[in-house]
This record gives sequence, structure tokens and C-alpha cells, in this order.
Amino acid sequence: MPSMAQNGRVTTDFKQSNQAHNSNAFARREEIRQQRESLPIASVKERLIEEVKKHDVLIIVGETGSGKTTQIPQFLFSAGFCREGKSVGITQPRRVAAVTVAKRVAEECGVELGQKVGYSIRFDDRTSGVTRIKYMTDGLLLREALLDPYLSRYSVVIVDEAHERTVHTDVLLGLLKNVQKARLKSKLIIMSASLDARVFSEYFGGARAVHIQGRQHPVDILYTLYPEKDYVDAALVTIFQIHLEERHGDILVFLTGQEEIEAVERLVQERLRQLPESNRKLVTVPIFSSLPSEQQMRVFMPAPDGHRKVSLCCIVVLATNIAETSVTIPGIKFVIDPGFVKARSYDPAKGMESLIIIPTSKAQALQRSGRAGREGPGKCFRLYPESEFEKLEDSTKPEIKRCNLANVILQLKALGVDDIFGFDFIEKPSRAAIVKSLEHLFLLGALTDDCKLSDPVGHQMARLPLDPIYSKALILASQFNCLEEMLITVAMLSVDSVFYAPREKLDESRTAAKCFASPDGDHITLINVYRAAEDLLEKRKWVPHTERNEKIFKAKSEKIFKRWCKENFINGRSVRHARDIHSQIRGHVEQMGLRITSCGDDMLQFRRCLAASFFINAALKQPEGNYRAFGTGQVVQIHPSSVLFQSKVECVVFNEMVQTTNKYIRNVTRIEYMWLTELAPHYYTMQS
DNA sequence: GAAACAGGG
Repeated sequence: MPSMAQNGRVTTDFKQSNQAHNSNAFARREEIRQQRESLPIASVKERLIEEVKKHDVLIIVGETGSGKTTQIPQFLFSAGFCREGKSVGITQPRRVAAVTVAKRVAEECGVELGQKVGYSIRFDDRTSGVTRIKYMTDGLLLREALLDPYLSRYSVVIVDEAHERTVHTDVLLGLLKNVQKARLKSKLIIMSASLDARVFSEYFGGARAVHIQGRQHPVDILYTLYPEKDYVDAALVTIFQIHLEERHGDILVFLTGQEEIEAVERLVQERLRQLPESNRKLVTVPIFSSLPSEQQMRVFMPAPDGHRKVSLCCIVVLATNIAETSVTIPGIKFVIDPGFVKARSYDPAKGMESLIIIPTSKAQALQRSGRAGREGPGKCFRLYPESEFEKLEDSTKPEIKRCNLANVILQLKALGVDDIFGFDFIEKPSRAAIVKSLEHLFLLGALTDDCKLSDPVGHQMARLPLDPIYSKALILASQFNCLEEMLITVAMLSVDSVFYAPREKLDESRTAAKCFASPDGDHITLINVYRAAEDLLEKRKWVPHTERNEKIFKAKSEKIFKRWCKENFINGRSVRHARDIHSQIRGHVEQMGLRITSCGDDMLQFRRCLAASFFINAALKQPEGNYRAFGTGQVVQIHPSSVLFQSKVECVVFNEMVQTTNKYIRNVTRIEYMWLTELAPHYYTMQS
């Protein structure tokens, strides 16, 4: 089964398999029993349970294929760890993983999902009062901690995939370390796939670490003799070398981004045309996160004509690091690893984000090569000499050291951690980054003069699952009578761009985007797109409400929506995501007692609210046509994707500052300079 | 006249 992102509810396969009391179901049960018993972890079950009983904090290093994620929670359940209504909670860094693992474990237990075994992720809770084994995202458990700081409903908390060191994992570990002593009779298990258990062990005061063997097929690692000047060209040469010299098997190539993937696709086609007809059975399949889901699914499909297994047609999957962990592609025998990755970096002093191409870490290279050994022995071609491998960093820099900390700090403050500098992070972010984010929160009014969470604003902001600046915008919007518009705006700003511009249809997509454009800027443009989509999806509300009608019209409006997205070059996935966020946040602000009113056609009022909310990100036009950001003094340009590109407006607010070929500001709206001194006098002193 | 690695609430 493909482990791809799935939107919406889980299907009901389990009901069916439960109902079918026939030999088929029996055979399936027997098959599952055998699979479970053959896992490397099965033989150490008793020993593992003893270790958990003996130690309050345990580190489990489980190699790929050990079965730790699915089996250990079941072991703990049967050992009696779920008595007195307590549960085992297991966190995952990704939503898909939480869902697919929970489904699998429910099947292994022979129960319906949401009963004994369930999962909980944002927008999708499949648990009930009787759920005892609960899979969830680490971010969601952090949110739970806001309501229950001791996580008292869990007898065992398992933090899985801790080696990935996501921000959420790091904060969660810090929090758990803080409260573990007070969590009476409760256990903490940290599971990691990498061999450096020492980091975790030392962090938890020399905690016990155990090792469980995995089940991976051997992968031959090959290096180049000399460094390659052009890794794209080297990848290309390697693809054809494998294609022409190796026996059958699909190839996975790790590239850094969409543009590079599309370039390699074209180059492969070009070279293919120079080969004799009999050697042209090579198909390229791209995969990266912003690719529409339907096209992403192509990596799971057999080659055209279904002759992949019959003749020697070779599939070349061109992927970003999405294929390192998030997506497991079947049939891969060869991995080509140029040794580079595109990584986000953040400069707190400039408040500027950028994406830079850097060498991978050793751990990452290992993870990539492992992708060749999922189904049988494989080969990994590293496009650099072995001596270069030795020079790589052991592991990737933890995310917490390269991101904006405003949200993390707001969460910690809400959890009662007031001394951020003294907080025992597993790896401490730089002092400068912490100071910058504290300042930011202070300017937003979330913190008081003595750096405590302010009441009510700071507490309200911490409750909302949004960037702090967006939370503040909602609070202000209720005062400006435009909360309806701001809810839509922050939902749209929280998702990947809704505008989709394929390279071949650039002009068409631009023309389509113009239908939504507002001369005032991108924020109102985003509202226009959202409302257009909403009209489409809600149009059939008047139809009599029966279950059957509901289904038919849902399917129909879904179809219309899809066509509309295609015609207008809109990313349907992003719009749906924005609608989910919108409805969740709407619920929150209603609970907070904010009044949801609309400013109607009075967009001046809305723009004034944008100025009051995003005053930290304002920029003024310079004589040369550039803009100068007030806060940081950076000289920037309006991003070409903005409706205000080349518009020469005097003063703007924006949401993002990014460094690519130039310094750009994105999501920009026209305001009056005077509004800033009026609405944010604490930041803008009057200038003559 | 540009260009979005991945992931989360």
C-alpha cells in the first residue's frame, strides 16, 4: 500500500475485514500473525518489557524494519501499561505516518480503528474514550500539553523518530524532561533510528539505551574517484550507465528542487532520443511536495503499458528529500545521491529567510542509500569520493537552530516556562535568535515588560495554532470590524501558494490569476480567490438535506471545483487546506468571544487593520524604486509574483522577506505611511 | 521580470 498523503477521512476497509467471517479473513489473520512473529523485535519482547519496567526513561535504537513503531505499543498494552484508563501515546513527526501506522496496528489487533487503537492529527481525530494506543503527530501532543502539562492521561509517552530532530520533537523532549519526575509511575521512551543514542542518553542523565536489530537488505555503496564539477551532469551519466549496464531495477535520484528535477527530466529525454530504439525504455517520474497529489501518485504506478515487470523498462524517479523519509517508493534498486540538499536557513538579525544548497550529512547519506535496500539487495552511487564522505557532518543541524523561534517561545511561555534562556533544550538555539523572537513577541503585545505572557492578548495568541503575528492580526481585526476578512487572510497565508504556474503554461496562468487580482495588493487578492472557491463548493446548500443528496452533490461540486482549479491554475490542495484551517480557527476565535463581523466593501478599513497588524513588516519606496524595510533597514524588492510588482506604490506591509537571486518581500499590500504612526506609535515615532 | 527542500498546529 502506498504511504502517500491522504486528505480526509480514512476508508472503512477494517469494517469490511471484520464483517467478513470467512476463510479469507482467517487467512489474513494468520498472515499477520506470521509477519509479526518474524519481526526482529518479536524475540526480545519480554526483555524489552522488563527494561521499560525497570527504567523511567528508556532509549530504544531500532534500525529500519525492526518493527518498533508498530510492536512496542502492543507489547506495553499486553504488559498492563494501560490499566486505570491510561493510554500509550506515540508521536510521529508526520501526519501520514501517524495514520498509516495506526491503521496497521488496529488491523494487527483485530479491532476497528478508533476503538482500542486510534490516531489523532490536526483536522482528523480517530480516537474515542476506549482508545488505549494512540498515534499522533508530535505537534499535536505539544498542543495537548497546553491543556494538560503533565500529560497525565498517558502512562507511557513514546517519542518516535527522535533522530529527525524536528522543532516539535526537540521542544517536546525538553518539556518531558522538565515534568518527567512529576509524572508519577509514568514512562518515557525515546525511539531513534540512528546509532547516536548517546545524545539522548546524555540528555536524560545517562538513561539506559537498548538496541534492536533491523531487517534491511545489503546495499553496495559506490563512490566516484574524483569530485564532480557538475553533479547534475554526473547524475545524468550515472542514470544512463545503470540503464545500459545493470540488470533490471528502478532508479531513485535525489535532487535539490523542482527546477533541477525539471531540468534533468528534459536532459534525460534529450539523451534518450540519441539512443537506438531498443534502448529507449526509460521513463522519468518527478516527485516533490508542491506537485499536485494526482501527479505525485505516479511514483506508485507501474510503468506505461504495464510492461515494467515483463520487458526491461526502467523507471527513474527524480525526487527531492521528500523521498528520504516521507514517501517510500516501491521497486527501487538503485539510488543516485549527488550529496546535496536544499535547506531553509534563517538569519534572525535580518529577519530574512533563504533556501541554500548545502552538502548532506552522513546520516542523511545513509538514509538515502537505505532506500535501495527496501525490497532486495541494492546499489547506491554517491557522486563524490569516499574521502569527501568522511568530511561530512555526522548529522543534520537540528531545525530548532535554524528557524524563527517566536512560536516556540510563545508555547513555552504558555506552559509556564518563563526563563527561556535557562530552558534545558537538547541543543540550545543561539542567544541572538532567542532575543530576536522575544523582542518580536513583545512588539506584538504578547509579552509584558517583565517578559511574562500578557493577559488576555498573550494567552489568546498562544491558544491559536497560527504564527503569532497572524494570531495578533485576528485579535485586532475584531476591533476593526473585519474579522471575517482576516480569518480568510490568515488561513490563506498559512498554506502553500494557491497559485500554480507550470512552466509550459506561464502566460495562461498569469492571465487566469489576473481575474482575482486586487489593485490594493495580495491580501485582498487571496480573499478573492478564497471566496470564489467557497462560492463554488457551497453553491448547492439549498438542496434538501438527505444523506444521499449530500453525497451526490458533494461529489458533483468536488468535480466542478477540480475543473475550476485546473482552468484557473489554482492549487486545489492548498485551497482545501486553507478551508480546514479557516474552520478550525473560526471555532477558536468564537470560543474566545471575538465578534466575527465583515467590513463589507470597506477595504480601507481592512487595509488599516493589516497596517496595524503587520507594522513590523512595513517598507517604504526609495527614490531608485527599491523598497526599504523599516524594522531591519534591508533594501528589498517586491516579488514578481505579487500583484503590486512594478506598481510603484509608496508604502506597503508584507508577510515574508526572502533572499533568492535578490532580496524580495512577498504577500504585499498598499497602505498609507501615516497609518503606521497612528496605529503603531510605539514602533513608529512621528517624523517631520 | 522570479522561482517553493521537507514538515507541523
